[in-house]
Amino acid sequence: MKELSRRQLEIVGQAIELIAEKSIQGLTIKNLSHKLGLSEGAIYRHFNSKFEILLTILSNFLKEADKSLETICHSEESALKQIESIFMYNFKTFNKRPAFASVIFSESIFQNDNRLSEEVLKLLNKHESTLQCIIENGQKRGEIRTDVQCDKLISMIIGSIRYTVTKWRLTHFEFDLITEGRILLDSIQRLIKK
Amino acid sequence: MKELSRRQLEIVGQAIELIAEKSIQGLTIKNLSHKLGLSEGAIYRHFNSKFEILLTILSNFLKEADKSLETICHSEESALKQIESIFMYNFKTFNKRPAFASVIFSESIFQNDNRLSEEVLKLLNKHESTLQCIIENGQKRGEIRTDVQCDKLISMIIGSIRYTVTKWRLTHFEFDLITEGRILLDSIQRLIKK
DNA sequence: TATATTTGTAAGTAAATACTTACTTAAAGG
DNA sequence: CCTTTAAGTAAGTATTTACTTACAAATATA
Repeated sequence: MKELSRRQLEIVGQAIELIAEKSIQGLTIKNLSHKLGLSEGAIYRHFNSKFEILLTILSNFLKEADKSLETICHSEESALKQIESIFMYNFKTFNKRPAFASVIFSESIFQNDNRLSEEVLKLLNKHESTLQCIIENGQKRGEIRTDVQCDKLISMIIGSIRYTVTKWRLTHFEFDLITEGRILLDSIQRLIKK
Repeated sequence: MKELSRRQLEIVGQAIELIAEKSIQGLTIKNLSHKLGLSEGAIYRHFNSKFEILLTILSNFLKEADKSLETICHSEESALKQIESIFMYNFKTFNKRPAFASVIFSESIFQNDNRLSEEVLKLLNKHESTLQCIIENGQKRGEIRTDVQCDKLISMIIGSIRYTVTKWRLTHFEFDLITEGRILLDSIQRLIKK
């Protein structure tokens, strides 16, 4: 994963904006070149394929998420506080850059290119392993109830976050994601604490 | 919504199988005609467009789900039993016909044709209203805890079901959906009961 | 200043896609 | 038996797509 040139950053940035506007289907080389004010060929001076552009977007997002989750995991907060951080990290990120939601939630599009869906799977696995660590410690410390399997708590947490974001997208962002996210968090905390 | 002819049923059936094999991206008129042993033109004797085929699949699925949810909702079971029925209905349906999961979970593909994503939204709304009715009654009868907003319980339930199915798909069906679904159900019941 | 490298363009290509057209065959009905 | 209709085919069309090629201008480097 090399450093990106200025032009490459510009291309990736406009690609993200395009996805935000027209969804992943709208990301075509033609649309992208218009947005950049360049010819289609020019894009190929900076990326070998459209696939590379998408992979760059995904793996940058993944790297960023990795860092945030790592920080949360190694903080000395209580389990419930750590879970709060994960909730807020997700809702804030998607609220600020809805395009990422469009990419992350489009696994089905990558069915043919499963290198891309593997990246999405990596992201999910990172969330799972982080939550597992947090929850198991929380259970040991008596902060989280132990009468429910850890991995099912994880499915509930990730599932409810994803569903909230999905509905937000399907309803064309008509509710405030952060507000609803906070209420959801509060509910989950209430359910899982000991 | 007229009755479908024998040929139309065959086309829809093979379309579903195609999606199951190659995901929604694999549903092309060419692929479909090969699968049917017909020419591409022949398909257009029975459907005006590819869109109509997809809409038929979706609205049939929706009609079926509507009926099942209606039955569950009007049964005289306890709230927890009714929720169990919803869980099992979903997991059994997707387990038997993974293609439906492929269609239902591909909202992003329909961004241009939002008549299709509206059908998916209808399905979600039907689930939500059914669950709302069940949970509110359960709360009144003292079966379900009342210290958490009803709609957040709903997000958790639908979210965790969807996430479980998504992971099942992303991991190429490597775990048993019904088994994991039962454990998830048990966990949810434990969390939400009074 | 001369040369090499980077970055650009205009105009393609090839493949895929949904859909159409002109014509043929099979079946049904009076 | 003859006509009408339903159901099929082969060979298109038009458009979109990712990507390429041959060449030009700008920029850096010697």
